[in-house]
Amino acid sequence: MRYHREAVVERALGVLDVYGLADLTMRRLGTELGVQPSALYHHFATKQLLLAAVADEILARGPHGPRPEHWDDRVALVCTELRDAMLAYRDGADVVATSYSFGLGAAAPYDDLVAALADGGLDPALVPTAARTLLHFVFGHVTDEQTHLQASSAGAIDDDPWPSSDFAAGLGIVLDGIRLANRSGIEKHTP
Amino acid sequence: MRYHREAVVERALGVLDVYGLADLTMRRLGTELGVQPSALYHHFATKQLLLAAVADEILARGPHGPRPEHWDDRVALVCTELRDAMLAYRDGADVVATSYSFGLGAAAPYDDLVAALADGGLDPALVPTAARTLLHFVFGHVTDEQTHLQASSAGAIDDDPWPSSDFAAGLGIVLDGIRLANRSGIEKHTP
DNA sequence: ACCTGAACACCGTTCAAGT
DNA sequence: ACCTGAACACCGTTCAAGT
Repeated sequence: MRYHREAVVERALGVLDVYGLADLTMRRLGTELGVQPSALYHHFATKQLLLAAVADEILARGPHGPRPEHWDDRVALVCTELRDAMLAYRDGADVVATSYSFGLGAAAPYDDLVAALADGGLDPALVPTAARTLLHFVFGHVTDEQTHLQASSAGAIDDDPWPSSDFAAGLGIVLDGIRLANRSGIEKHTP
Repeated sequence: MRYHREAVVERALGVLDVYGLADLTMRRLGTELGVQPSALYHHFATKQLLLAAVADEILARGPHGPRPEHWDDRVALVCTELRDAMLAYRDGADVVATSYSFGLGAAAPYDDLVAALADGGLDPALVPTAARTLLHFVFGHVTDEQTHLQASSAGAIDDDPWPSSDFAAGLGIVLDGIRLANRSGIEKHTP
């Protein structure tokens, strides 16, 4: 059988969702495709680059609603859609956050946040910091959330999951902080 | 040679700092101690529990200054000391954040933050959310920071590191959001 | 262009047996 | 209590060779 990159990524997503990141190995993926593991290196130079493509696909398959008018609503939507996209696949947050940190993929949410924040009139020097702060919160929260979800579904003695409003509350805190920085900035420019 | 848990953790910290998390294997650690890999399982049931002990030791060796009086200064100090502790060892953030997410170790910073926030009079229902939001920010930021640091020191084509003020700015945003939630809460209770 | 076959240099974990 | 020796069931990656 002959495959293209897309077909390999598609299968990788299936393996990820059913068996988890720890069992998404080049050897298992090869077996799943009926191909030697070495054949995968024709499509991806390293496993990390495969995972970056998987991360990008997870984001592409996530929800993409119409962007609200106000910058803070837009920021909230980008963060919520990012969370939903990652929650849709087992270990999705782990895959996306790692790819982002290594600079190999998952760059779209950062760009979206920067655009929204810049439109909001935030001090340009603060825009990258605010975008990263939001991203770090979302990645940290969903990784944690997904770990707890699996731990409790695996029957571990772990406690009950957080209320679904917890993400919204945390995001609200960060957004309030950014709105405050925004107001100070505007006041400085228009005293 | 005979060892105790502490001696194994001590050596693991050395291997971590010199070779990184990817090369901190049970086999390499065994070799480093002049012992069969299987001998390590007398001290730790799994590698993850070893890493949890390593995470706890990284935190124990971090700075522990006197706690400021005001709750927001105290929160800021806990977060800054957590960052410094993790930055002191290669891949420190990765080790600590993972142990925390798995619930196997690194629980002290969360407890410290909860205590500081409760003393600040924050709505009790918001305290756990605020503590996790802070923790997610710190873990996300330092993991990212440490990855970039290594990528650029490894001679990758990666851009220059962020200004050291970036952490403080992001922490300031989150703290402002919490202060705002605090004020609304107090106003609700004392109208 | 895409894949095979075989190899290299590794993993975490278990378990009977030793001292 | 702490460790050995040997095994089990795996890894990512390379590379000459095939079609």
